[in-house]
Formats: sequence, C-alpha cells, structure tokens
Amino acid sequence: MNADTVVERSAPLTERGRRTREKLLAAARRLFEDRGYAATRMSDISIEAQVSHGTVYTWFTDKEAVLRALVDVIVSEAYAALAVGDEISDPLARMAEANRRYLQAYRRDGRMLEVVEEVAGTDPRYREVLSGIRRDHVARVTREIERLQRAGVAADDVDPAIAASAMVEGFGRHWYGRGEQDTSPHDDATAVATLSTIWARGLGLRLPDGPTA
Amino acid sequence: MNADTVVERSAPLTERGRRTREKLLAAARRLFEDRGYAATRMSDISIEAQVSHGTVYTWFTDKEAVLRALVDVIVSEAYAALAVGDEISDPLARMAEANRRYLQAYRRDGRMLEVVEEVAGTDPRYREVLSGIRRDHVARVTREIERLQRAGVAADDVDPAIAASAMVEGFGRHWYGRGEQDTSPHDDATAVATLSTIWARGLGLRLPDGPTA
Amino acid sequence: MNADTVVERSAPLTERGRRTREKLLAAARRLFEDRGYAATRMSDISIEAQVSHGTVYTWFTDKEAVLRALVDVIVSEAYAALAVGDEISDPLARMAEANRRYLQAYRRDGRMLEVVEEVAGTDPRYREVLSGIRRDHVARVTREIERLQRAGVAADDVDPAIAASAMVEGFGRHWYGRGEQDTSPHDDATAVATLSTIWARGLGLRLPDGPTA
Amino acid sequence: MNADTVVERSAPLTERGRRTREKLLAAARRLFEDRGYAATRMSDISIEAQVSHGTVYTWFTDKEAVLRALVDVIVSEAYAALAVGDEISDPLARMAEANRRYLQAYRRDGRMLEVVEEVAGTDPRYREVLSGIRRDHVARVTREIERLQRAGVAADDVDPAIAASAMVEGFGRHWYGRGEQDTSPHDDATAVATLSTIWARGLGLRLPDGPTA
DNA sequence: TATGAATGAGCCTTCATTCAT
DNA sequence: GATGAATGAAGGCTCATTCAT
Repeated sequence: MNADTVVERSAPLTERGRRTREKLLAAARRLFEDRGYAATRMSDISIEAQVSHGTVYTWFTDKEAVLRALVDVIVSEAYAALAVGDEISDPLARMAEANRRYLQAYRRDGRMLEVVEEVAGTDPRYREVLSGIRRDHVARVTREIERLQRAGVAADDVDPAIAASAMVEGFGRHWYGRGEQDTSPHDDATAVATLSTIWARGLGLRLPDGPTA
Repeated sequence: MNADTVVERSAPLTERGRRTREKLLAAARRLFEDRGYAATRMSDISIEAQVSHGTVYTWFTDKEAVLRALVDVIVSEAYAALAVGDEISDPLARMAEANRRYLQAYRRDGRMLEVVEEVAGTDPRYREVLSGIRRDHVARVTREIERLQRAGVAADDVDPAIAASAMVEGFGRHWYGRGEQDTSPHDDATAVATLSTIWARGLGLRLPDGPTA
Repeated sequence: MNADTVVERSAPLTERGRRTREKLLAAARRLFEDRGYAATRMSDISIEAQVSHGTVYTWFTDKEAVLRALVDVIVSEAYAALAVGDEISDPLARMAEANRRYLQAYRRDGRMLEVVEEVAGTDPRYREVLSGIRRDHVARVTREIERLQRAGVAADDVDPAIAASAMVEGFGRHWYGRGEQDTSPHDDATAVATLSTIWARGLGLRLPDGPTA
Repeated sequence: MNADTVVERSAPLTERGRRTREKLLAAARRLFEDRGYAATRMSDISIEAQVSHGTVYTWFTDKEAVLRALVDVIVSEAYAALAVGDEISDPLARMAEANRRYLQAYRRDGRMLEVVEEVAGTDPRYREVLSGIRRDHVARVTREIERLQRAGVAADDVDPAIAASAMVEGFGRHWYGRGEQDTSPHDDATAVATLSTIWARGLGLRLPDGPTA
C-alpha cells in the first residue's frame, strides 16, 4: 500500500499533532469496523475524534488515505505475527502455535480485513493487499508441509499447496474468488480428492487403506 | 430475504415485461459481480440491459430490490445444491460428494456471495442471509460427523461442531467475524486443539500417541 | 478545445432537453460575463436557468464543460467572422471592413474572452485557445500587409508581422471591455474610420486625397 | 488601492520583520505571476517564502492585502516610468522614447497586470486600478497628439483620444505576455522602431524622408 | 514574532429516485 | 410499459483564517 505516487501528508511535528493523528486513526478504525468504509463519512470520523471537520484533512489527504494508514499497520502486524520462529521444533507444537496465532490475528484484525475486502471490490490495490497476505501465509504453510513430507513425518500423497490453501482459509473462497482463478494450478478433481482425504483423515476415519490404518 | 413488509413491484404481466425484467437481472448480476454493489449505478444497469434509466424502476422499487431478487435465487439454489441425499451411503463418498457440490456452488455463486458480504457490512439483513447459509451448512456437516461418530467410524475425540465449522469455511473467518462471536459456543483453547488435531491427522502425521495410532 | 480525451455528455434527445441545455448555456454566459468564471457557482447557474441543481450535471460533466461549450461557440464564430472574403478589393475598404468586423466581434464576445483569460491563468488549454485566435488573426493581417507591399502599395520598410501584431490588439479590448463602454466617448463609425486612417497611413499607403498628399 | 478604511498590519518594527515581509512579497509575486491569484494559496506563499503558514498573517491581514501591497508598488512604478520629461523635444524621438518605456514597463510588470485583470473580474477596485493606469496613459498620449496637431505637425483629421487609445494597448500585451516571449521573432529595438514608424505615419507626421513627403 | 495545528464555511459533484410524456 | 429528463439530498474536499504556544 505504499505506491510511490501516493502523496501523503507530512508527519506531525508536535506532540499535539501526533495525538490528534492517533485519535483520528483510532476513531476511523472504530467506525470502519462498525459500519464499513463506504458508510463512514469523513465528518463521522471528525466527530468521533472530537475535532473539526477540516482537521481530518490536516493529517490525511483524503478518505482513502485514512484507510491506507490503518491497512499499513495491519499488514505489517500480520506479516510479523504469522511467522513462527525456529524455537519450536515439534511439528504438532508448531502447527498448534501457527493456529493459535492465526486465530489471534483474526480476532484483532478480522473486521478490518472485511473492510479491506469491501474496498477491494472496487480498488484492485486492496485486492492485492489481501492476496499478498494470503499468498504469503499459504506459502509459509506450504513450506512447512513440504518439510514434514521430506522428513517422512507427513504422508506424501497430499499436495502441499492445496492442503495449505485449504488450511489457510477454507479453500473454496479463494479458489473461485475473483482474479485467482487463472493462477490456480490444480483442477477440480484433484482438489476434491485432496480435500476429501485431508478431512477424512482429520476426522480420524478408519478407512480400509488409509495411512492411519 | 422476503420480509413481508417489503412491497415489490407487481410481477410482469406480459411476455415483453418478463423479458425486460430478466434482461435487467442478468445485467445487474454481471455488473455486481464485476464491480460490486455500491460501485454499480442504477443507470449502469439500465445501460447494460439496453433499456432507458427509468425502466429499472418499472420492475424494481429500488436498487436494493434488484439485489434482493438476485440473492433470493442464489440462496434457494444454495440450499438445494448442498443437501446430499441418501442415495450415497459410503461415508467417504458422501464427503467427496459434499466437497464437490461445495466447490461447484462456489464457482457459480462465489462472486455474488462476496457482493452480499459487501452489503452485509451495512445491512444486517444480508448478514443474516450469509449466516443462514453458513449455519445451515455447518449444521448439516455437524450432523454428518455425529452420525459417523455414532457409527464408530469417526474418532470421537473430535468436536463435531468445531470440525464442521473448520471444514465449511476456514473457521477463523467466521469464528471472529462480526456478530458471530457471541454465539460461538467454544473457547479458544478448545478450538486450537481441535483444529490442530484435525489438520495433523489430515496431513497423515504419524504421531507416536495420536488417537489414530 | 476538443481534446479527444474529454468525455462530454451526450446531446439532448428531446426538444425539452435541447431547450434546457440552451437555457443553461445562456444563463452560464450571463453569469460568467457578469462575475467571471471562478465567482460563478454551479448553483448560481442552475438558479439563473431556473432548473434544479442537479440538472446542470445532466448536460455538462462539470463546471469546466460549461465553459468549454461556450468557448467552442465563440471560437468558431470568431474564426468565421474575421475572414474577409475576396468580394472587396480596394485595400482601404478591406481594412475598414476588417476593423468593423473586429470591433463587432469584440462587442459580442469581448467579455467572454476576458473570462477565458481568467481561466487561462490556470489552465494552459485555454491559454492555447487565446493564442490560437490571436495567432490566426495576426497571420491573416500579416498576409494582407505582405500582399500590399508586394503590390507596391504599402511601404516595404514595415515589418508585416510586427505591424499586424500591433494592429490586432489594442483598441477593441478596452473599447468594449467591461465597464468601459459607458465612458467611451465615440461611436463605432468614428472609431472604424479613425483606425483605418491611422493604419493606412501607418503602412504608408499612398492615398489619392489623404491629408498627407 | 489605498482605501482609508482598509486596516493594514503595522509596518515591521524590526529588521527581521522587514526581511520576512520582503520575502513574503517576493514569494507572492513569483507565485502570482506563475499561477495567477486564485490558484495561489496562502500556504503556497508561506512555503515559497520558507516561513510557517501563520506568519503570512503576521504581515498581511488577508490574501488580498498581499496583492494590494504588490499592486501599490507596480502602480507607482508605472506612473513614474511612463512620464516622458521635457528633455526630449523632437516629436519622433519623444514617441520612440514613450514606446521604449512602454515596452520596458510591460516586460517588468506585464504578468502582474494580467493578474490584476484576473482579480478585476471580481473586484471593481482593481478594475479601477487598471482603468486608472490606462486612462492616465491615454490622457498623456492624447495631450501629446493634440500638441502635435496644434503645432501643425500632425494631421488634424485624427481624433487624438481614439488614436491614443489605439496606440496604448496592443503590442506590449502579448509581446511580453506569458509564454509568447520565446516565440517572438524580433528584438526590442526593431519593435520600437517599427511601432514608432507606424504610429508616426498613422498620425500623418510630415517626416523629412517618410513615404508621405 | 514565528510556528504548527485547528477551524468551518463554502462549493463541486454523485446518483438514487421521481416525473411528465 | 418505456423513455429521457429533472430533482435534491448527501458527502468529499479546499483553503482562508484563527488560535494556542
């Protein structure tokens, strides 16, 4: 979200300015989360932050710049939060930790991500933000699965990328989401088979020739 | 989406009227899917349908009525499509069939569901539409899992509701989505544990003392 | 002023629409001439034309489009009006005719040209409009002078381009400019006669019974 | 421009204050000339002068006061510069000198005069400023012509006022107007000579070796 | 004096909806 | 039924001016 062409207002030079900017961001986030982006008026933000109408424009060039500032924070938080370090080595523990963080991130930023999705419907730049987060996370999980397979711990009849995709966010959503279609490397049949296997196993089904038999 | 208080325009009386209404719906769906709800103007719809601006209002009371008509179709389709009949008895086959239908439904209506989500950001009625679809589907999957457990086919250390939730749509998304929080019947720790178990098994991890050993 | 990139509203399809558009243009011209471009609000135009606020935007994309439409008319009128045909052959008569037309054009469009100049201060496209008109007219006068010189009628120690430049402007501008009219002590005929005499002599025309004979 | 009712900020009391005020005036002139009055923001002026936004108001009550200060300088300069003293007695030489000064004044202040014209479109007080300069200059030229006629040097069938009017404007305006400079194919001396010749002849001066001799 | 921030009136523009034909 | 035009509430943004430090 830091296109070079975007001109931002300069940063506050005084403590008072910094506080006002923060108040505005907090107010905007509250309102965006509550009513969504489009339904939030600039004047709502100024009222919620208890400043005058024009003051919003002292710190942000336009409405979108407010969102951009919020998204920048969320994105960098997300990237930081989702990386599981090497201090945990046990595979199951790593997975548990990843799950824990994922839920945590969702609790904190889930609503804002929905807001981003709202805007992404119109603005491809935000589509890219979401794709980026997801792509990054899927790649991370994919690598993790591959590692497990190489170590002989995980069954190797599972496609790492599909499994990762399914785990990250329900698969279907992005598999057929706008703009992802073309880059999806797998056909439906493979997807269905892979998902079915994962879920069957996940439920601990005692299948005749399953790897857990 | 059929609140009794909503007054709809009368159904088309002539063949010509029916065709116009269909053209408008098709045009609206195309545009909603392409640009989202808010970004689609009533005049865009009329242009896309090659009728005059005023004609949209001959068939729909307002913009939301256009969406409502589209959503009604999608919802009933979804409910119909996702119910797996009794003709398939093998558990794995049933699951594969359910997955197949789920992906199929997403392919057909995924973009429109995103549009509904966009509107749901402002209008609780559409929030309810989405919750309804999801709730219905999760309930179905939950019942299925419970049945497997009762039959001794599925491991019974898995919470059917959480598992179903995880399977339906990536879990995190709706677990912490707006308005769902209060009704979530489980705490985080349980959720993390359940998900971790499912996924570990799903990948076929050979755990020393796992429940499938 | 017809940059290809500029998207105009489509032309009115009904008589009523045509009339409204005309009313708006007339109202806008009156106001622009009276208060200038910047000082005229879009709402002023709608009020002056006795239509609602939004109706201005039914016929013009934005405020500048209103000006553009007016300027287009003026420019084409100017180009048409200033060309003296071949039906007049006597040099002095031609010059008198050119002066007459020039003054006439100024009386009709002088105030609007000042408005264009106001906008030209900010927008180079209008700078170009003015330069274009002037350049065209100077070129025409220059050619006329050169013809006279070649015919041995005009003194050839006069630079045709400079002379033309000096002759084109001057006079008309303030003669019919805003607020000067009332204090102008002379009628048109006198003005034309005087200018013609001055310029004829300035070019060194050897007139049969001129005061210098 | 020195209406007694206008309350101006007090004159700078310190050397530092004087310098700030000068910097602001210089900056304002640069910007006005470059973009015009309306398009120049008070904040632009402060930035160009490298002071804080509020400082402009330390020295000028409002935006118009900045323009007024600049105009006052230009006007007094103009009145001073255009008066040809008695030290030149030869008619042609006087006229050449007047032309020279006129062009010179235009080179220095032409752009600012255009800016004044921009404002004059809205504010009659500036209309009066321009009229004043012009009226004064025309009166001067008129007197000069009348003197020549009384002396029997100039033809007396020329209306002095009209002739003066025609002579004052014209040329200079575009010769040194924005953006024309580079394309002007002639140097000042040639321009002056040509104009002088034209006008001398136009007045019917009986020059020793003129074409009318 | 100078500074950086805050203020708010004012204006342009959009677009769902209504209307006359 | 369909059409093209008219309506007007609503909201984003600008910028001259004021204020507290």
